[in-house]
Amino acid sequence: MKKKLLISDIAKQLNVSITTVSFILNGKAKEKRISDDLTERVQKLVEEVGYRPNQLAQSLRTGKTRTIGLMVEDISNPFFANIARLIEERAYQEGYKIVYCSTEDDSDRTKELISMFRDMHVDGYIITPPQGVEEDVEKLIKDGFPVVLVDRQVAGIHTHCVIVDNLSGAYNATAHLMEQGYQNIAFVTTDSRQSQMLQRLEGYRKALAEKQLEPAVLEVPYRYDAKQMLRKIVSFFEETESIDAVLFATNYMAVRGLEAISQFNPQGLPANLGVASYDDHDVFKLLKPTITAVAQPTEAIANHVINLMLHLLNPKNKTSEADTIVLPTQLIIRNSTPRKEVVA
Amino acid sequence: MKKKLLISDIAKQLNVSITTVSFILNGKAKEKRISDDLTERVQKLVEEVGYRPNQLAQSLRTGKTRTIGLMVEDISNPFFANIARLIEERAYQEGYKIVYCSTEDDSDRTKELISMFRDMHVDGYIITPPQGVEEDVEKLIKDGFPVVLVDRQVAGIHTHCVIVDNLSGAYNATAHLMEQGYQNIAFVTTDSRQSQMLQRLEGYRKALAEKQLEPAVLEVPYRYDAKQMLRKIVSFFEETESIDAVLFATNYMAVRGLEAISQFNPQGLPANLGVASYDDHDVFKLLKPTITAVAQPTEAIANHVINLMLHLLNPKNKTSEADTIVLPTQLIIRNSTPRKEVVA
DNA sequence: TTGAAAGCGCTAACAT
DNA sequence: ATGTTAGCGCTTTCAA
Repeated sequence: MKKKLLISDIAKQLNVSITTVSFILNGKAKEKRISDDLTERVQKLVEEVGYRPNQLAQSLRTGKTRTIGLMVEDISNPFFANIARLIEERAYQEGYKIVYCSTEDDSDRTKELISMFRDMHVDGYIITPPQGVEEDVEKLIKDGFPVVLVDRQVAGIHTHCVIVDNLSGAYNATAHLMEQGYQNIAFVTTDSRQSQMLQRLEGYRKALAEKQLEPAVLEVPYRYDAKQMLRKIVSFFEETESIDAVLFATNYMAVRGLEAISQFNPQGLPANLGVASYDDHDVFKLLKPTITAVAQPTEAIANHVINLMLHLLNPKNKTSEADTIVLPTQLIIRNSTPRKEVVA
Repeated sequence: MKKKLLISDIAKQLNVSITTVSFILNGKAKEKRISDDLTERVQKLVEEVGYRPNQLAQSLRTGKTRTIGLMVEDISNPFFANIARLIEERAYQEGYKIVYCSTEDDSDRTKELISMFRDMHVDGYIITPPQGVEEDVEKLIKDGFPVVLVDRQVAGIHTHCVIVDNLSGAYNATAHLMEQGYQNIAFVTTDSRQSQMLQRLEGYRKALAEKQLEPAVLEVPYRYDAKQMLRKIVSFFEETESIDAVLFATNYMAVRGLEAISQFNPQGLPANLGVASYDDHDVFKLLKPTITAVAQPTEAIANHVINLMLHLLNPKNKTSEADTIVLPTQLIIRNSTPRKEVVA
C-alpha cells in the first residue's frame, strides 16, 4: 500500500492551494499572514494523515539536502568512531543527516568519495584529509561549500580546522618516560607525512633534545597490513636491543606493537620496558600492565567540528575567517611506564 | 565556480536532443539504435567536460536512489563494523551507496531511523532489528521494499534473514569448557529477549543438561552502562564463588567481565578460572591469557546479506521466498580455557 | 491572504 | 534513429 501522500492531497482536502500548505509547512505562515485557523487545520491534517514532503523533490527544488558528508580515515578506529557518533548525534538534533565513509587515507579513494558526496548534493563536508587531495578540497571551498578539516591540517587547504596539540601531546609523553628514568626511548610511527604524525615526531624529538638523548625512530609504511607491521616492529626491537621504552604514535600501532612485543617476549611486557601510546584505546586499561596513553579530547573535537559546520551552514552567518582550533591532549599515566629500576 | 553542467548543455553542444543523450547515458544506445558514431561522440564529450547527471533529479524521476539503508545495533562494535565495511564495499562495486546508522537496539530510535530512511528514499533495508519494530518492518515489506534481516530473527517479521547458528556456537563453547574439566560454568548475558541471545542461552543450557550440570546465568540489563555492568558482574562473582568457568554471551560483555574479574582479582585471571566469549574480538588475542571465543563468520554474513539484497533489488528477479540463511560459527580455542587442574 | 504557474534536471512514452 | 514533451513533487515569484 504505497499510497504516497502529496502536498496536493492535503491542499485538496482542505480546499486550499498547494502554495498555502507549502508556506505553512515551511514555517512561513506568519510571514505570509495566513490565518491561524487555517494554519492549524493544515497542521492537524498533516499530522493526522502522516504526510511527509518528498525530500527528493524538496532538495531538487531548493538545492539543499540537509545532509553533511563526513569522511574519516577509518571508521572502525575507536577514535574516529567516537567522533563520528558524537557529530552525528548533534547533527540529527539540528535536523541534519550525516553520511559517512572511510578514506583509508587513500587520496584516490578520497577523491572518489568527494565526488560521490558532490553527486549526492551534501550541504557540507567534514574531512580528515589524506595528502594529495588539496586541489579537490580547495575546489570544494571555491565552489562555496562549507568544509571543516579534522585531526590534521594540510598545507594548501585554507579552511576551518579542528586539531589537537600533537606536539605537546607527544612531548609530554616522552618527557614522562624520561622522568621515569628511561633513556633509550624509541618512537614507532608511520611513514605518512601527515601534519599530525609529523608533529608527534617533533614533540618526541624536542623532549629528547632537551636532555641530549638520541632519538630512535621506526617508520612503518602505512600500507603495511597487520602482519607486516608486526614483523617490522619485531625486527626493529631485535635490532635495537638497548631500547628501554617505546612511544607508539597511534593506538593501532600500539596494539600491533604490543602483539609484537609479546611475541618477542611471551611472558608479557618485559618488566623494564616502558610503553606509552599516543591516542588512547579502550583496551589499554584492560591489558596487563595497563598502558599509559595520550588521550585526545574526542568530545571537544566533535563539538567544535559540528558547531563550526552548523555555523557555516547557516546562511545568516557571513563567511567567517578560516580558523584553526587547537585542543589540548591529556596524558593518562597507567602502569606501563613505571619508574625504571636502575640496574646497578 | 559552480557552473553546473546540464544534460541540455551536452545535447546543445552536439546538436542532438536531450533524449538521445539520456538514452546513451543510460546504456540504451543499442536498444534505441543510436549510431555508434553519435554514441561515441556523446560519451567523449561527457567525459571531457565532466558532466554528471543530477542524482536528485534522476531519483525524483525514477523513484530509485541506488542507496541501501543499513541499520546495525552498534557500528562501533567490531562485529558490526566489519560487516558494515564488507557490505559497503560490495555495494559500491555494484553502484550502490550505503548509508548506515546504529539502532542502539532501541525500538523507538529504530522506528525513527526507518522513517528517516524512507524519507531519504533508500531502495532497500538491511536491519539488525531490535524488538518492538515488527510492525514498522512489516509495513516496509508490504510496501514492497526489499528487507534483509541480519544477526537475529524476529517473530512476526517474514522476510529474508542471515543469521548464525547461535545455539551450536554456545553449545560448542560450553562443551569445550566441560571437556576441559570445568564443572560450574556461568553464563553472563543480557536481559534482551532477542533471538540470538536466547539461542545462545539455550545452547549453553543444552550442553550443561547433557552432563547434568547446573546452569548459573547472570542477566545484565542491556541498558546498563559500562560501570553498572561491571559492578553487576563483580557482585555476581562474589556471590557465586563456586564458579570455575564463565562464558560471556557477547564480546563487549566479555570485555567488561574481564575488567570485572581483574578488579576482583588484580593479579589477572585466576589461574583456575576458565573464560570464553561468544563473538570474537581483536583484543582477545592480545590479552594474557588470550581468550577462547566463538567466532562468527563476518565475511560470509556480509556476503550473503549483500548478495540477497542485490538480488532483491534487481527488478528482473521475481520476489523469491523469504529464506533464512544460517551460518556456522567457529570455536577458537585460546589460552583462557586450559584443562582444569584437579585440586585433589 | 491566497492561488496559478514556472521551474529544479532528468527519464521515457509517444511521435516522427 | 532521434526529437517533443509530459511529468516526478516541491518551492516561490508574481499576480490577484
